[in-house]
Amino acid sequence: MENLDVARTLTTLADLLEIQGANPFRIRAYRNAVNSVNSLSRPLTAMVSAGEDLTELPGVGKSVAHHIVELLETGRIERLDEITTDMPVTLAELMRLDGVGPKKAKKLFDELDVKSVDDLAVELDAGTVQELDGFGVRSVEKIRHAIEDYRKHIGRFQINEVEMLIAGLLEYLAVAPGVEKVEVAGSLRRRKETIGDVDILAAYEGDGTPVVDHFVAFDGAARIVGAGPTKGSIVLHSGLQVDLRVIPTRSFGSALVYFTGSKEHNVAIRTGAVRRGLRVNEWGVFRVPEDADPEESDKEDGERLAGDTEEGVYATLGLTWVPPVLRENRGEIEAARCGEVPELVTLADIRGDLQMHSTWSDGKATLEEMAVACKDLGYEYVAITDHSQAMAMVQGLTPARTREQWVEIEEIRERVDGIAILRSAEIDILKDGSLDMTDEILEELDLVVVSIHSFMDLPRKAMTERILKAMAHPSVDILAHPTGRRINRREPYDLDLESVLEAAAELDVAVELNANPNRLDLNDIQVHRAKELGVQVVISTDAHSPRGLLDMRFGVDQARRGWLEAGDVLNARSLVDFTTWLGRRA
DNA sequence: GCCGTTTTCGGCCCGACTGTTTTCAGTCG
Repeated sequence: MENLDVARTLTTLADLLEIQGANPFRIRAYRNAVNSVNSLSRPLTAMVSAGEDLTELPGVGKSVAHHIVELLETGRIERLDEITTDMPVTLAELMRLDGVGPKKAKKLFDELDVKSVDDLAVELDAGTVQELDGFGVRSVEKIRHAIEDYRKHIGRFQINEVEMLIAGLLEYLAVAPGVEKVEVAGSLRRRKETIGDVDILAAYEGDGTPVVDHFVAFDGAARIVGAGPTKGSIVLHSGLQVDLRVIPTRSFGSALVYFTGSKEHNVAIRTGAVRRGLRVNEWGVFRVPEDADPEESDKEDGERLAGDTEEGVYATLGLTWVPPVLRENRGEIEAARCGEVPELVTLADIRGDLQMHSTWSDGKATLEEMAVACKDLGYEYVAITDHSQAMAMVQGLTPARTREQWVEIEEIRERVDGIAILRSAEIDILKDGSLDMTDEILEELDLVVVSIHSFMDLPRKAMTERILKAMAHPSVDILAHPTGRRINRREPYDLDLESVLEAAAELDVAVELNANPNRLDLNDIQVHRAKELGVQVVISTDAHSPRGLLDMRFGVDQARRGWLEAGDVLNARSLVDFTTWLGRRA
């Protein structure tokens, strides 16, 4: 069982408890534990079998630790079984719908015996829902839309999709009359691999109605969700929701912190503030007056200490500024308190790209075009990694064709100076863990990248052993897209990644963070774990055209989310240092 | 249910918008 499964089960438990009307703080405690599990870089199964005490984890106490152990050992949680005798597990999915929370879910279940989203759709058509207390024509219409969106986009949008979807809107907002500044916040600013909805902030003095009116009049809007003096929400034709917040300049920094999130980061910050007698909200940081009456307090009561810049907000709380990519409450606040926020790797640190394809296999551009494009990006070295012959449909390289390619590489080395072109290939890991190339060729290659493209549904043990065997081959340098997941399309292979990373550390094999936004494989947590284990990470684009080389920034963002510094990234090394690494086994 | 430079008990982040409401509950981020 994966950490993700544990997190999902605990979330379901929290959802059902909430519908049941349990103590809200108890529910929050469960959700905090979920966040803790989601942030974990190591498998819970390994921790439990190693006899580690789960209550050491933040937000996990005796009770939740017990639930987790029970779940890992028996596949169930007794507490959850008890609850599901009264209400079906599928009831929790109702809360995934926009506009439906625990109270409405309970009402729908109690009054109409609605047990699932599908049940709800039936009742909506029957016209029974709007007869209920607290429901009306508008809310029924809203739920109808929510079900449509739920079915259309059960997954989330990829970050590259979202960037494309909102580019026009950002231009449109930039010319809104009186708007001084427009910034993207939310998970997009944190550079998460997938985005649920987009948050945009606009700096504007006074009543924001004109700005919101301008925003909701955007011709890319399929529907207006809401509009008020400080906030507007629209849904684009793609189904992507965009929220705009209008904020005065004096509060822009605090609003940016607040709307960038994550929620967990914000809660942690505010809790820290309360301890200092401060109140943090989107309008600023305020010293709470001694005689404050909580019943009568205004959002901007008290002495204003900060608000116009993010740096100021963090500083009043005794923290250094935290890069948005780290704001997940995974230790960044403690680091900021000690002034130990890592110096994260940047796109400018990248000196080479170590996975791409040319017309020798399934690439769209010639080897020379790719090499020149890399040189134009300012790289010092490049590896063209065409597929090996197991990938027959893309005319993968046979040993003979590999040698032919070396002749061409030699010619291009003559013509193109200023960039080192490596002899390389993306060698298939065959079903039994052997490599799809002769040992002679493997030895002569400058860089050997290995990966899986077949038999992706092997059982966990077989898959793990297959990869471990491949990595143990003395010529192997990099394990590419280690989990094989494709975002919103394909789950990772069933494998024991922890063992793979441990082996990588031992064998001095690097692991790839594939920068293609469809993959981003490894993910942020996994890459962080690689760092912890001392495994070198390579950020590669897997480009099939010069344009694909530009995906590097997505990989760098993911690496930053995983706390990687330049020293953790193999292709941030200078050519000399990188070459030294290549000769590490000599 | 969790947690502790104020605590082993008594707190736990906070404001905006919507819809169905005659004064506010529910939902969201």
